[in-house]
Parts: sequence; C-alpha cells; structure tokens
Amino acid sequence: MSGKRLGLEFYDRDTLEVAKDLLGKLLISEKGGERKVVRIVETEAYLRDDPASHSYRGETKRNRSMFKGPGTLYVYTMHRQNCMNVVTKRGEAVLIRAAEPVENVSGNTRGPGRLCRALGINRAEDDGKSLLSSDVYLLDDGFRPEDVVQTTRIGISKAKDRPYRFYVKGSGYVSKR
DNA sequence: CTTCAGATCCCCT
DNA sequence: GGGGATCTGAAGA
Repeated sequence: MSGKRLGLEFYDRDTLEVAKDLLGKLLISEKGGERKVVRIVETEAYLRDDPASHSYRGETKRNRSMFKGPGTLYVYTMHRQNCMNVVTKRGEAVLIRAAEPVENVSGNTRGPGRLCRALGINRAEDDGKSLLSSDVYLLDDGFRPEDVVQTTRIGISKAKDRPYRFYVKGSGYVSKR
C-alpha cells in the first residue's frame, strides 16, 4: 500500500470538486496502533449557502470544526451514530457516506454511521482533528474510478433537489442505488 | 428550561 | 417498507 498523503492544496478547492475527487481515495485510520484502510465510494457535499448544511445558520458549538479550515475532520453525532466529514472552505464540508474495506477492516462500511463504527471514528476523540497531521488521513494511490454518478442527497428534508451526491457507479458498497 | 427535529441504523413484518 | 431507539444541540417561550 503506497501513495501520497493528500495535502492542503487538495482540500482548499471548490467543495463539489473535492467531493467528486474523494471517490477512489484511501481513507486511513491509525488509531489504536492498527492501520485500517478503506476506499471511498460515496460522498455528499454540504455548502455554506445550503439549507441542509449544519453551517447554514452560522458557526455554533456543534459545527465549529466546519470553520477551522481546509483539511479539518468534522465528526458529529446523531441518533447514536457518528458521521465524518472532510472540511474544505470555511463552513463547507464533504460527508463520507460509504467505502469499501481494503485492509484490517471488519464490519459494514456502507453508510456514514457504520463506516465510522468500522474505523473507530467518534466525535469525542476525532472531531476537529487535522487530516494533514494526525492519525486519520487520506491517501492517493493513483486509483481512479471508471464511472462517477452525480445525483441528489439522501436522508435530508431541505434542498433535496440539489445534485450534491457522488458515488462510484457499480460499486456494491454504495449505501443506496 | 422545555421542546423537538435530525446528513441513521436495526429489527420487525 | 416502516417505526422505534434514545442522544445532542439549537430554537422557542
């Protein structure tokens, strides 16, 4: 497993571009001394002027990580599940919805809550971490998905019509097709 | 202080 | 395919 850790120049771009480019990248967690690796197959973008985004009403205690700058990890809890996001520009982020297991991963990685559980990601320990310099990060090993689909997001009640969801066509690990 | 909705998951039918 | 679990944070009074 070789590749290059994604740097600031990757995250500091248009959020929709980042969401699309995250597909096929490796997500690594080295928490607990074990190196867990998955390949991202599904993402959703949440913008600043976006009623469905946590940042829509400005910075709050919960979403403060979304304003810490490109390459920050934003983890939040809902319904007893954790969901992880990659922050791009201030107040914008990409939700990692699903991935396929690559190395040292047992359990389901289909769906944001299950993915976090499989990787051992949780809000108390990981919210606000930097993907540029911590034990959770992204890697580009040169792999590029053949076919990417752009469509509407899942599980939200506002701005349902915006095509901010991306997934790898044909992957059996996408949370919904 | 109280209310309530939520970027989900799991189990039941 | 639908509802309940059962927690957190934000909004409303």
